[in-house]
Amino acid sequence: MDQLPSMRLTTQRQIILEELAKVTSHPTANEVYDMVRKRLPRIGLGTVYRNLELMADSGVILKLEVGGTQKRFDATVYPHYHIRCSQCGKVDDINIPVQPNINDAAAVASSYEVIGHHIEFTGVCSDCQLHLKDPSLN
Amino acid sequence: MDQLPSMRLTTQRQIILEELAKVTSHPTANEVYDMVRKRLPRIGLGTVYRNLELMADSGVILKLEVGGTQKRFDATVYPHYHIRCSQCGKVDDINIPVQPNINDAAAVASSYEVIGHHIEFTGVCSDCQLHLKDPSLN
DNA sequence: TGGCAAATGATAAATCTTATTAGTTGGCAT
DNA sequence: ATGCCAACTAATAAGATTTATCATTTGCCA
Repeated sequence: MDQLPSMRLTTQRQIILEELAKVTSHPTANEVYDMVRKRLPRIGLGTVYRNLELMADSGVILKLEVGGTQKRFDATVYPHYHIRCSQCGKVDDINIPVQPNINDAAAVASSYEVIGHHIEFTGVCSDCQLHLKDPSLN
Repeated sequence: MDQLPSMRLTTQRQIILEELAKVTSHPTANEVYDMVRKRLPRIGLGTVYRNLELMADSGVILKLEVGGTQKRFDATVYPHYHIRCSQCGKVDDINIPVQPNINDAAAVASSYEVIGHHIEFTGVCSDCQLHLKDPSLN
């Protein structure tokens, strides 16, 4: 059997995970960096990227490759879907039942070995709905 | 009524669209650039980016913000889903029926004004399945 | 055909992510 | 407890992707 490389419990890694778990938003690497820097001012951005990537690979967190230019991260590993605001780019969880059977449909419809799926809704968040109705708020 | 800004039919724009329509893959901006350069060697990469963005905004083509680091483009505007190979990053269409009612479910489950959704499957394409079974092919 | 807004090509700059490297540290074996 | 060493970090550079700038060119309407 392959042995997974050991993953040490460094201060940086713990705090990155703690800060990510604190929020229900889906922060980008840079946003996590800002959050963590309040507790570890000398941490490097590369460390944040490296650890988010490592934790995503090991399944401790989720890496969301959603619309927009940046990757986002989520401490909620439980399967769920997301909705992204087309105006401000914010990403929220959306609590509708996971569709387990569409993976099978996809397997039938393609030559791929299907691993999973993700649904990303697009919409306008309540904040941006207000701002669109009353542009003076901007 | 708002008047849409006029969009001229330039040679570059036509050829970008023609080349994109030729393929069923979902090329990145750089891949489109390579395709177009065979016919217009002096075209600039910025022109390709600008036109893909403009055509996506006007609905002539689709901009896919799927997993991976780069945006991809698709001349098929008809609603459909995609599957992405986790090994090589390739994106293919997947022909399963569009789920029209889940937008409503999402609207109920959130405070967003829901515009639409996209399903992205993840899997291993047939080429990469072979390469995983027989690594000497790599 | 002339005028002009829109578009182009060339280039620079911005943004996001990954790689490199010398020094540091967590955790295991003594 | 202490020393060792692979894993890790911070700092920095580099790479990759995308957007902005601007002088020049071009499509299109009058």
